Amino acid sequence: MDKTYQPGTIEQHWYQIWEERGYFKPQGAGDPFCIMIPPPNVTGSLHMGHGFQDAIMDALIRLRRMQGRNTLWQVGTDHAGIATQMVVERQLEAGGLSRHDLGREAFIDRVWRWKAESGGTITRQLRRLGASTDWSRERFTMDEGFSRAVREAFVRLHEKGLIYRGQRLVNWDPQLHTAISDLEVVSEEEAGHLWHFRYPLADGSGHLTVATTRPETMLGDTAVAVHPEDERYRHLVGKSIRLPLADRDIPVVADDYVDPAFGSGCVKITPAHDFNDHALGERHSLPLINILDADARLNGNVPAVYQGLDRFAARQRVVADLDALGLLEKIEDHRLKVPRGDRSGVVIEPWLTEQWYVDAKRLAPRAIDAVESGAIRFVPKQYENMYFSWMREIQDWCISRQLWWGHRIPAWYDPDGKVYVGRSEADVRSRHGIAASVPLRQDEDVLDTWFSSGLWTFGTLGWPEQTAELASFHPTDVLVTGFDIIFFWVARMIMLTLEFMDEVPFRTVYVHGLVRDGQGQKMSKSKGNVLDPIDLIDGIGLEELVTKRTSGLMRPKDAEKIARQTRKEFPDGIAAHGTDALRYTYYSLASTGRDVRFDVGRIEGFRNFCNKIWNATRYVLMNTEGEDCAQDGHGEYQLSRADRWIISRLQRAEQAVIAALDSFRFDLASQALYEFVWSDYCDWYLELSKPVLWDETAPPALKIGTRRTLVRVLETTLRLAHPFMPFITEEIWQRVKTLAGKTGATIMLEAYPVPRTERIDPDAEADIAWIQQVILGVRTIRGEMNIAPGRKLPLYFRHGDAADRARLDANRSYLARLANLDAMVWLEPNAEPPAAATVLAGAMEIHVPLAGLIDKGAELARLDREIARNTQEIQRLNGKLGNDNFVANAPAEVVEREREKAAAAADALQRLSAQRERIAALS
RNA sequence: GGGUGGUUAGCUCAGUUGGGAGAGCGACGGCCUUACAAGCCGUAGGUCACAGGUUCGACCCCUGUACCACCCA
Repeated sequence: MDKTYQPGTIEQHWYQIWEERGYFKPQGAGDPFCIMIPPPNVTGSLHMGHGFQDAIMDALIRLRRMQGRNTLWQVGTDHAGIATQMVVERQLEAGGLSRHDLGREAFIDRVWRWKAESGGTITRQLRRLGASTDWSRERFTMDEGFSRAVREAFVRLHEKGLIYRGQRLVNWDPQLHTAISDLEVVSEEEAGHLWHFRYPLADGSGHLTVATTRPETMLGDTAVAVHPEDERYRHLVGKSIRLPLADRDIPVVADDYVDPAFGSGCVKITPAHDFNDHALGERHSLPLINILDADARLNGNVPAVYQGLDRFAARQRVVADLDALGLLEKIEDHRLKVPRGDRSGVVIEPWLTEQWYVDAKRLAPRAIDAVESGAIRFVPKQYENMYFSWMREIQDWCISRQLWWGHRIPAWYDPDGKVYVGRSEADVRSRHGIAASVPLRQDEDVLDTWFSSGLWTFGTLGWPEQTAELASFHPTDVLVTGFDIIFFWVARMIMLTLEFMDEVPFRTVYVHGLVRDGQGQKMSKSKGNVLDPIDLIDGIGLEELVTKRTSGLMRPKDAEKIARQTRKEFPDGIAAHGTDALRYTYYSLASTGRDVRFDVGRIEGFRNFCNKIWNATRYVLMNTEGEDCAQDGHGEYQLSRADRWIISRLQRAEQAVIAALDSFRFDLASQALYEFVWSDYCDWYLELSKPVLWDETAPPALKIGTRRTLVRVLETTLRLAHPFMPFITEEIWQRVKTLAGKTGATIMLEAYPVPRTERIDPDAEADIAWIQQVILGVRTIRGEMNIAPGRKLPLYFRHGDAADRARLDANRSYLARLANLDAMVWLEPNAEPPAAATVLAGAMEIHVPLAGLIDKGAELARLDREIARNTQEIQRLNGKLGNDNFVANAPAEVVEREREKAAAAADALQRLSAQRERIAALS
């Protein structure tokens, strides 16, 4: 074996073997366990969030597979309507073309070509992460089978009246020319203005002042509203305003939507261009005047001079014109929430259009109940509140999009504009008896991508057919997702799945945090702080990284800053760390928080961890290959104290890891494993094995026992670690399996360790704890007295009890080796030890003779520190024990424990003080 | 404005029924000890955001405040 672990050489090798041999497929036996991958954008690439999420799913899947479950990790990709269409349109733009130049069919062909070209990226990357998804079942939301499910779902919902078509105000993206759902609008505070205009009363008796953030919409005003109890304006209610510029009369209405304290207390009402105004307009039966076209330019419903103006140009023009009329009272700076499309970034317009809607209000109650009843649980639980709060105020879901790329809405119109919904044009004709001679035109729109992904858990398993897969694997077990798509996806899956399957889509939703950079910033291309998981795995040079981060920016001027930032953060680029180290880093960060800060420093630590395992294996192999390790199952061996100890510790580690995994605490699981491997196995057990293996006089049975333990504990540890670090564990397992008496083909399909409580050995644990205490005491003295590690020391023990003496005699070889001692002398209780540096192990004193080794001043300083520590401890404990209330109220065992501690500290203090006097008295 | 989460060592974070504050990284000191310098050994470092309250006892429970983040309106 190489001296250092080289992940690059083994990872792809093993993945290919696993995939070729079909290990990722359901194994047929056992309780089904299924996870559906949240389908990534087919033309996208893997980002840190995917990496994190996929690592978690893979750990769960590998765990359950090893535990004997019939496991399916369903993989697939999403067609990502808007995102994909935008990418292809941008490509066309580069050639000076628009999608309209190509026409719908040619454009869609073009998108399919792009998908064929780039669609493999993300699945290749998933493989690099070690994801054990069943590739033979890979699905795409636009493939024929899934599309059929989408049409079927639409038709059935429509038949039940759960889908309807209606004219409503929608969020219109004037750049993308499509409606988008509430969730695709992001509102952030931006600097703006509040314009105060005078609106003259129609009877000439004066004016009132309205305040608005959107002057251009005044051309569509159909009322002015005041609060019904506002004394200032009560007398005006019912009167008319002569709307300037438009020269229309509009009423003054009273509505308690108006906040009298905001602005002037008078609000202009534009029902066709504002959601609140629209609702108010309905209450007061106000007319709607739509003044914008699809590009958000003013249309024919405004005076000719404004027609064709862009909304922002119109704003300036309206303000100027009102000012010229003397109607502009003032302009104030004002911060306001501006709605922008999450894809296009342009300001969204509330706009009146015909759209298709899902009646979410009728679907929501069952979906709420599923979580309330516990049929679905969220982990961590607090996310249920987020879910409930949204579901309880759910709005109807606009599912039509004015795009070309997506599932075309299965609705057809006859020449009279009458709409028919069906599975196909032929289906519509036959069901409604429409003659072939009557032309039918299919709806131009496509469905919201989330509509199709809402069918993901059962659509991928063959629905609407009643397939065997559907019967076995649905409902699925766990959904792993980020909290940012609970509304987009999780809630909708629950609603749609309950509707079509009459069962929940999954039993547990594990919600993880959002991956951010080391500074807590969201990773984004424009900030230039994105990390590509593959670069962390393979490494990347600085120049290549800079180029990657600065190319294709929305704002090219950011390039310089990003380059500078990158050079500063990664002066040497990024080293290769391997998949296992990256994955382990993810697990270590997967606690319950909402943010996951990815500190690049941590991945290095876990690469070192891989290396540690690698080298521990080298040691084990050196000592076991070609030797009798009882690999044939014979029983002619004897376990040492250390052997029993590490076996005992292993059981506890297994318990801790499994308990953590069962509660989705990957951070705790990874930490428990890390500590066991590094501290218990490597730091202590491997060292404890040396005195036995290197002692030519040791009984053969004892050596066999140690070799057996070395290799079997390692082998078990590899299985315990496999879900976290699949590659290195497989590589090593293949090398040690025979020595451990295993014959399986792959660690992937071996049994996950099961803790055996009967192997927990408190006696061995107490013994080794004692040894550790002695050794640590000697090391402390060495460290603080600057005694060279190579220098052998004699050791004197005093004041120990019979158990101490027995342990000393039983463990001399361990102590001699690990503390590098040349003599161990047991002193009778009243014997005088030589002048020495002293540490305590319980009541027992451990003395390292001073002779020529120890600096008196340093030892006095050290003793003083220990004395101070004990004095403080005694004070604290005596304070507690002197409190009658404590003694009276605290449980007896707690009081007793405190008494024992106080006595021990007092004893230690007395010994340390005596020792200090003796040292001080030395010349 | 309503809600949720957070505030623990220089940094990133654990701390599960209230009873001696932990890890990793970093820092400092010593070591090429025949698995590993991607390592080994040791040391230092914290009024657990702040103020009250409950309790014999609070990082933990309650109330309030400050700051940060996110969600909703």
